[in-house]
Amino acid sequence: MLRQNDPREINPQGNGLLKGIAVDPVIFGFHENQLKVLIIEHTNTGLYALPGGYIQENEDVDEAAERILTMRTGLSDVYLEQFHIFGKYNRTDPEVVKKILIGQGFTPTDDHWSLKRFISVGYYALVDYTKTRLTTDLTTGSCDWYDFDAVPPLIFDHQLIIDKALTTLRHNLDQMLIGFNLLPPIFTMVELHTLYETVLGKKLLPPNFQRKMLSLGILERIEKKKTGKAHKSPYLYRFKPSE
Amino acid sequence: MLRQNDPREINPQGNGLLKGIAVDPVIFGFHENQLKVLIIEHTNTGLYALPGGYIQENEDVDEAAERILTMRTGLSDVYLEQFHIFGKYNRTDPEVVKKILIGQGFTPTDDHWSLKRFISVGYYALVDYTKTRLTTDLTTGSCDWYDFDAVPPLIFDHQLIIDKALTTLRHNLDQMLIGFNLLPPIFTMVELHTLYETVLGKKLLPPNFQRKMLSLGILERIEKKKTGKAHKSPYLYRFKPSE
DNA sequence: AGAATAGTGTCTCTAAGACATTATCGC
DNA sequence: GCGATAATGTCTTAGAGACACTATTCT
Repeated sequence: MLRQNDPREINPQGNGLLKGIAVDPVIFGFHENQLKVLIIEHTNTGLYALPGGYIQENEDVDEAAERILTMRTGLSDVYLEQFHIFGKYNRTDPEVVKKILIGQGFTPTDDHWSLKRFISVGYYALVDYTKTRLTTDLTTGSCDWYDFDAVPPLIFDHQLIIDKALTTLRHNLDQMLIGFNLLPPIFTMVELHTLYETVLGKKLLPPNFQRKMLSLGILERIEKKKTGKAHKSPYLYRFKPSE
Repeated sequence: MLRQNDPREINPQGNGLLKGIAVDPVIFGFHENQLKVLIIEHTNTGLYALPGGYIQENEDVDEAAERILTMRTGLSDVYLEQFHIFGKYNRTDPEVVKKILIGQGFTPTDDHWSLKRFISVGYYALVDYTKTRLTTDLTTGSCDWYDFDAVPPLIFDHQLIIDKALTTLRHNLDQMLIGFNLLPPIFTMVELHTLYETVLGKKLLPPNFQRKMLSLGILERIEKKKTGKAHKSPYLYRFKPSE
């Protein structure tokens, strides 16, 4: 279990961190025909949240998002995109933050920096569910996948952030461009198909879906086939190596 | 000339303002077949920039963007959308900020809040050029429209912000949905047509363009015609009142 | 009438949707 | 061969693009 990477743990005073702004990545996975979201529980609180984090003073915001994503999942070089900032002046609740800090064994004064107004930069990431190595730390009681439609109640506006992320994801999926990032490097057309159906929430006719996907010219068919089942085995596909 | 609305002018200490985060709206207009951008000059510096501003502690980020837009243009209820945040840790330059403050007659200490790292929330607005009443203040030497392809060199990454805003605008225009916001309430199909051609930077065949626009079902033809010229006068259109 | 610009009709071609058909695998 | 699933073929329809044509206004 990794522990040293979360700045809050070793740094409750927030030294070297930007105040008033946080990064909240919505990390999507796909497994057993279900869209999954990564949710953490703050230690000893029963409070669930997005696996967010702060930005270091000498670090780009994008770098902070990558760092947090890598710290939580063990993955790098994944699809990660900033999609919106959430800036309502009263979107956070000092009482809730206080509970979180107390759960971490830290008793904040009323003027503690993390009790003040916070703006959140929303990112969404698409990761290969089978490759993730979820990591908790002292501030995190649990870090787990939840079915998209069965996430527990979340603090602040985190549910809104997830919903907005899904809207953006759907919009981008409609362009048929980025769905592959949620699958292992090698996959079948049916897997890709069910992924799209699940995320978009509607049926797509298999012949048309395949035609569309192949016409994009970014898939490569691998001439090996699956084994085992009592029916025709599907082709395997992967991303075309490069441009 | 309005003066009292820019918090920097009456508040160089930044009391009541969020530190480390600013709003930079890219305000687009359209006039004489040219896409225009609103650019300010910081007083006594020769430094050009987007007409940005700060966020008040008790104000949503979106409200701050609206306030700044209204303050500069006199307009409210215009198309205004957050499109990206710019978070490179070294995107601003303390020396440049110092020049700006000195130009305002204020000599900052080296630890002045506005010399530190700043994150910018990028918005873009589409306004009716003919309706704007541009407003300067004590911190602003000028506030003027520039042809999109002839803006002067800008401070920081403001040119990047403009370019990214135009990319987003083009993408949205391709969906054929939001171009009307750049025109007066009543316009001809040709005006709409040249607007799209100019912004998208490509030719569109008039019959197809008209067919597409009318098929959207959001335009209403007003059965009055223009006067004067020695040729057929065009129909006038406006947005359909509501849904 | 004729110049100039506005607006319409229509042909072609491509792409999407629906559905029928063929192919392959293991029993 | 048979059941099950994968993959392909093709018919229909909708829309984009190109271009020819008609309409209107004023000189």
